[in-house]
Amino acid sequence: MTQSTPAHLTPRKRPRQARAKATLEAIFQATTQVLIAEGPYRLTTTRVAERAGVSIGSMYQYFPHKQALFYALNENYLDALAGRITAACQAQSGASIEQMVAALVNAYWQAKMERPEVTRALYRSVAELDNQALIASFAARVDAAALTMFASANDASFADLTAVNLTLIHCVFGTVRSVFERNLPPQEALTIRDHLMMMCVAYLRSVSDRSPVYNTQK
Amino acid sequence: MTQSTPAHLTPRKRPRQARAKATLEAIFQATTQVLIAEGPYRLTTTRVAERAGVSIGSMYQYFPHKQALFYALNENYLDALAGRITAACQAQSGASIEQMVAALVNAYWQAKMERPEVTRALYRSVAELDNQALIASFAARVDAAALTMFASANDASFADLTAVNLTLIHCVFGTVRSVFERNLPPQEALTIRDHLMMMCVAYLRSVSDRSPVYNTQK
DNA sequence: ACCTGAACACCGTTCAAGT
DNA sequence: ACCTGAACACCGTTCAAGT
Repeated sequence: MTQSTPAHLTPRKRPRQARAKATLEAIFQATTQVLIAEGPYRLTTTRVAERAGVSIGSMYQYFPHKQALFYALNENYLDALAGRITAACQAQSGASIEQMVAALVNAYWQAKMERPEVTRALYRSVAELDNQALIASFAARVDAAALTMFASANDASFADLTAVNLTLIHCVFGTVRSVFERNLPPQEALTIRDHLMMMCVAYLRSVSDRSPVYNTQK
Repeated sequence: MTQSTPAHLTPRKRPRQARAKATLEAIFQATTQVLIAEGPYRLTTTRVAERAGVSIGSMYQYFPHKQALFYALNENYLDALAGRITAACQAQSGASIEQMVAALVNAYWQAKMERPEVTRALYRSVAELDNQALIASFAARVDAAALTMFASANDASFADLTAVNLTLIHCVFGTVRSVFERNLPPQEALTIRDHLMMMCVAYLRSVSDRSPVYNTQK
């Protein structure tokens, strides 16, 4: 998962002793805490070290610079997120496209909405980084899981599955993020979520080989 | 357009004399240049002032802090973008939903892809800010323009136009941004763009009151 | 192997002095 | 009304000294 991480963002070394592991864990936790409590703007190495109860020098033994710390934090987060989405996809093997779409949307939606401040703060902290590798590795895992899922649909099949899958993934994730960032009143947001599902289903039906009744091609 | 800007991000004062206007313009241009040439990480007040040929003190007469400068820059950008999209929408009054969707997707796509480094750099510079007001004001303009456009469609009409419009807007903008950020090979990106259009059309047909042939409701 | 914290370079921001 | 730039507080990062 971390193969293509840019060299300058790689951790300096891995902890070997127990106390080192504790140090690293404390640093990660402190970073999240400072991020939530004080915001991305006040997230300084000094404050993180202080909150973690370690010296500033300790931090720099593991991370070559501040950015690498944020990078690692986001990597952890995206790894967990990809795991959840992959699991949701696997659970829908052989189901209908409607069920699949609902599962995919809900998995991502829930993950983002569970702790909105964390989502927002993490996102801010990584936006200024070179996050291409993070995105690519997350996307690769999710792409694969969704592809397998949709290939197993019991009520549709697709000639150009790869393109269909890519479109759907970007649509679901892009739309959910867009709604999330706009911070709409909950009821309105939920309406869009439901419409998003309808939209995905309408699309999948329109490009499916089966059920020509729903084929909207002119 | 700037009514709801948070007080702490408001410019300190407006230029009244000609030389002051020139100073402000130089600062904006220098900011963009430094952003592109050196990246968001090296975008410092010192460098901007140096490149603009003004003293650091001059900058602080107009902006209470660095963030306010970035905020203003993004405001300008989003204002222009909203203008382009609004124009594209107006040009499609009375057209088919297919034409409308294509116009909307293309307008946003082109704006983002024209100068990708600028798009990316600007986005990074604003991510760490409190950008809710920026998003809200941009969204309000685009929402209104798209709503008017879709209400005039010659081949569809919608009972819940507001929800349909919101969904479509978020889907188009979210998906395009998602694709943009992933940095896919151009050919693949274009395929998704075309599928995105198909998706939007399939959705609009499925929720339209007219053309029951395309209604996919069970 | 891991931790410490004084020291240094640089950045954001101010403000008294100028025109 | 507008501009200047030395001065200050704070931040990121290093490194010699420790256990």
